[in-house]
Amino acid sequence: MNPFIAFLTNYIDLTVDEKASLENVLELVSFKEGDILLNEKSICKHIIYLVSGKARSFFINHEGQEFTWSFHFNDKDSKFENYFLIDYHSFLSQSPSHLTIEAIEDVQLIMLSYENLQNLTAVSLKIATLNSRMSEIAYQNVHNRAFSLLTLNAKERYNQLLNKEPYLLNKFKHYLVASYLGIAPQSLSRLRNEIAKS
Amino acid sequence: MNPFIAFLTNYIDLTVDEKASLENVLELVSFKEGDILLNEKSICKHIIYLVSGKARSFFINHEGQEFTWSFHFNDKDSKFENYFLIDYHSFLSQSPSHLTIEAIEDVQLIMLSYENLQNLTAVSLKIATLNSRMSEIAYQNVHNRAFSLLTLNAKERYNQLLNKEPYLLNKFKHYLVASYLGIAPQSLSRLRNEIAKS
DNA sequence: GTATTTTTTTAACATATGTGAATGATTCGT
DNA sequence: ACGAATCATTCACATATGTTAAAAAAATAC
Repeated sequence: MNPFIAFLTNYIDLTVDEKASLENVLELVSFKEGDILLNEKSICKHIIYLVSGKARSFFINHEGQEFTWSFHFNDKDSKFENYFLIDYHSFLSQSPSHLTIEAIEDVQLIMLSYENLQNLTAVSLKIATLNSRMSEIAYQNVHNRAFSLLTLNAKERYNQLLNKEPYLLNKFKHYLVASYLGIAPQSLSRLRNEIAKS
Repeated sequence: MNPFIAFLTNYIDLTVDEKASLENVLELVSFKEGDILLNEKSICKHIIYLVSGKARSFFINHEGQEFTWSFHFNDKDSKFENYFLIDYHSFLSQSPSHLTIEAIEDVQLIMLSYENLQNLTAVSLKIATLNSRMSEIAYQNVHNRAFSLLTLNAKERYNQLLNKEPYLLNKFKHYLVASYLGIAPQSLSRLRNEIAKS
């Protein structure tokens, strides 16, 4: 079965018809390491499910510095958000993206366009529910991220990462993890050293 | 007219019927300065429109320290989000709130319950659209906040506040604004001093 | 209007995090 | 397997922000 549809059936029971409607509009595509999958300021027109490979999304500040927003991979450690390459802000309002998304390795992707999703939600209540559930999860993630950044210092954020998603340190370059935490790579190194000692 | 309905008509044209349905389910309530309008860990069951007075929502970290999440007031400076006392995360998923909301002054409020909103969106496409537009704006706000916290230092965040919502410094205690920026009140004072000089 | 309380500012010092440069370690290409 | 490039770590030092205490200013209560 289409891996995206298989993934969705973990969350809702889809009828044969619903699966068929979905299958009709899903596009399987591949990109190479280093390819940009979404450009800042362009409109995010698809929900992209990651089948294989690795990717990340990031913000660029006024100095051109990059800050990783989220990591994407598909394995036993993946959480919901790790599967989806999307700027929800841009997708939901079909307005220019603030995020850039790039392939860190060669990736295989399954794309579902905004239009097709709109059509499907109009027809299937279950898909509409799934859609709003995805928005909720997206909201919850960005909310948690803002909470951490507002209320925790660098060491606390690193400890939180060790608790919640320690595998990121094995899967992704440390300088990317540092930019995810909002700190310099040298600071991450220092924190790791301090915590290893204690 | 009901002030909440009047507010909504700035965004969409409501029919007489739609206005009447809304009016039927809106509740006008008052609270005193210091009252808690939403408790952390309780479920946010209403969209609350602020008619008059001031309020704020805040996070509490593990040390009991409070961090202002948003300010609420109703005047010419108000942006969309300033009118609504709500934890969208909790409201959308009807799960326990991470935010606390308190009245900073006596407030008059208009409440629309989750259930009633669900019923109305089922009947009126326009109200459904408005509802999703509100979620989008909420998402955009939290997204922007996370972006600022991740990519800007304290001085840059303060300058951003000076550009986008300088009136907050007149309307709210500076120590609350400092906790909104994620810094100590003394640091805000120092930044103000530095920037006044330059 | 004065006293009291609360808030803001200032200053000195402590701590956390950034920066630049050097070194080691790892990965990559051939 | 080797050399080159990239990445991670370490260190010394710079800067930003936190903390404590005190003073000044503003708001509030009587």
